[in-house]
Amino acid sequence: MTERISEAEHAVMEVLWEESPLTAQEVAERVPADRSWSGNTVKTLLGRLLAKNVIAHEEEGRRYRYRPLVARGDYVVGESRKLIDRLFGGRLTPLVAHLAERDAITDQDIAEIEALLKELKQ
Amino acid sequence: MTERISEAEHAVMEVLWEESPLTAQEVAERVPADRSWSGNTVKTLLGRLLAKNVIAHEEEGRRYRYRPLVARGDYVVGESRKLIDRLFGGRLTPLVAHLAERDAITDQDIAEIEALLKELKQ
DNA sequence: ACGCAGCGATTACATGCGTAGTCAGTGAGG
DNA sequence: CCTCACTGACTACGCATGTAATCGCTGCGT
Repeated sequence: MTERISEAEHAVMEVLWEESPLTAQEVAERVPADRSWSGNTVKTLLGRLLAKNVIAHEEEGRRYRYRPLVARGDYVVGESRKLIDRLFGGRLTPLVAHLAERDAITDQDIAEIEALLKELKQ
Repeated sequence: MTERISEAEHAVMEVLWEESPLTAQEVAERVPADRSWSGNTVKTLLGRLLAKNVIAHEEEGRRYRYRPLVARGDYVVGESRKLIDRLFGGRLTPLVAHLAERDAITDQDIAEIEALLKELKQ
């Protein structure tokens, strides 16, 4: 039932996942500089995230402090699953294969994933 | 420079990647039944994909036949890259790790990916 | 010769999103 | 006390998207 998080909203979530609870102003300060958002834009996004029930706010004197309600891990796994289902019939191997074929997976990637898989087998 | 392909547009692309060139009607027939689209909806989507320059049409008597201009492989790699950049700092390993941790990668997946990686190393 | 069925093109419309301005309340400073 | 700065809430607005109806053309059947 967790509502869809848009691209811009996701940037705000990343800030809150990194550190929370934060005030709206603190969030605005921490948003990556390349999106040069006005403070109002950040407040709008916080409002929409509240409406979507993916963050909560607790009163703190004059203002609110915002904090995520969904774990980053849940979100990223959900998004990854959606992509893998949509593009690769739900199978992980073709994803790796496509990237490998076109995108030059590094030797380091290979080593890391092999180590990871070895661990999983035990 | 390839324009963004939306979710609904992607469903149309999948049909054309599977088989092409096709007429609008043929595309409509092949679109998965769970999205019960009117023929008009499919035609609108084909028009938008044309405008985005990701498909082309060639006249065939009364009608057009549509055919993809971008390869499926290019598209899926692009989308995968975008997700991995956005959620995992561009590294493939954390994706695999997250899925493994939460989503029970199957033994078969592990075997397949190991085989794939072994091949890549040679 | 004429009307109709089929086709692409154009138009429509509600919703979501990105981005931001404005409003109303309230606590702090003079 | 009164004003002002700050904060959250509300409003705005243009563009993308999902979904579809309507329009104009033209060849086929009669």
